[in-house]
Amino acid sequence: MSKDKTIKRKDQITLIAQNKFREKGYRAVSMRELADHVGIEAASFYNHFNSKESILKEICFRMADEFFNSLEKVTHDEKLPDKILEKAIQSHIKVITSNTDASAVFFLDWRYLSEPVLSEFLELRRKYENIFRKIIKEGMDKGIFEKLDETFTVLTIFSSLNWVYEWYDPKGKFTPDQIAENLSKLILDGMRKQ
Amino acid sequence: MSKDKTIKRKDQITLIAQNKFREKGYRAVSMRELADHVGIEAASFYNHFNSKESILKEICFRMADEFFNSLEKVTHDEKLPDKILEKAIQSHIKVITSNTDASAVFFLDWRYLSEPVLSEFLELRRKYENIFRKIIKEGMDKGIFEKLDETFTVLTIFSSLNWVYEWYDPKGKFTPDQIAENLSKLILDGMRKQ
DNA sequence: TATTTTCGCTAACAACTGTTAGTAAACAAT
DNA sequence: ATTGTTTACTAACAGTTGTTAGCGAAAATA
Repeated sequence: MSKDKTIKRKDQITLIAQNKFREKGYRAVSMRELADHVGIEAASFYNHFNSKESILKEICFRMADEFFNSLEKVTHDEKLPDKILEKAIQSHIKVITSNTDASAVFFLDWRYLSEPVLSEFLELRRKYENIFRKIIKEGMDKGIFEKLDETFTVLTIFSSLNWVYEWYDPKGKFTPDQIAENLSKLILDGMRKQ
Repeated sequence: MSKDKTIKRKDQITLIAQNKFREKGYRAVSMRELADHVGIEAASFYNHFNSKESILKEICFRMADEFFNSLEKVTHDEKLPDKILEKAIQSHIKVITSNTDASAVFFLDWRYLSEPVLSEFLELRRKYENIFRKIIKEGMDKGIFEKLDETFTVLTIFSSLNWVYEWYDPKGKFTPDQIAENLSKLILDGMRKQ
């Protein structure tokens, strides 16, 4: 059994699906349209996926994995809350900018997941956000950040970060690191006690 | 001809459509489902709208109007760029928080508009963003804001502001004005020269 | 080489999609 | 009272949706 080839076709489908879902939105892309782009018939998908939704699930949970894995490597390196936050932002931006299509699906089309997968997804997202919340709380407790509402601050940070997939251009004037640096500056200077 | 009643039914449809589109996404709501909630048959919509898309169009362009009208009243009152920006943010947040359903449709479902309406919509959005861009540029030129990339700054501001519809709760601990105040503080302190 | 598994195809399904035609009741205007 | 208009209905359309069944060729395993 050539596991390689199976994985390759499955990955190819995921890649094309990401691209099409991003372009038109999950609900607006039919299996037949997807099939055309892959170069197979719609029915052949079911040798690789159980359903259309399971493609969406794959994309969303892969991204969740990427976010977690990338963040994990970072949070143990630094000690100071503002430095940790800076690194965490950098990690987050790196994941988004190296998967813009998947990011768009992750941020927009997760809502088309049905239960119980939907709850699973939201739980993951909550956990991830909580890591940031903890960093911020620590910064406030240690007097490095100004005492603002945590939830509010986390929401605002994520909204700035998560919008990057929309406008990031690999050929544009900002590298992912520069974007992270600018966002960190904008956000951290707004939070820091002065 | 009782124009009143016509307008009322049309408004009722728009209101329910906003709510359902927000809940499930435009493409996931069928005319029959919408009809059930209004209490009519799907075919009866066509006495009030030409198409499903024209309901979406109505919602999106109404919101655009609200944003423009609200902003216009503000920008002539103040003179200093940071004060103008503060007022503009307040105006923007006020529009979002008093139309959360419509905002969700405005920010998420506009992409399902088809040409030429889509281009019309994007042009409006561009115009609106440009007003903010001008304010920021003036602030930078006058040395009130730090010299950062304008486009980048505008994108970041809007991403924080436009996410508010997602989490704003009329019964929550923040009033729209408090949200605007906090966002202004976070953003402006990040931008201001120190 | 023989056998099993993988992966593609065609054909078809039942349900659902937005929308139109035709019609009748309710309503407003004359 | 008689128009004309608005608004709802039923029935149906043509097309699309995700998905399954059944089949054959190719590929991997033995």
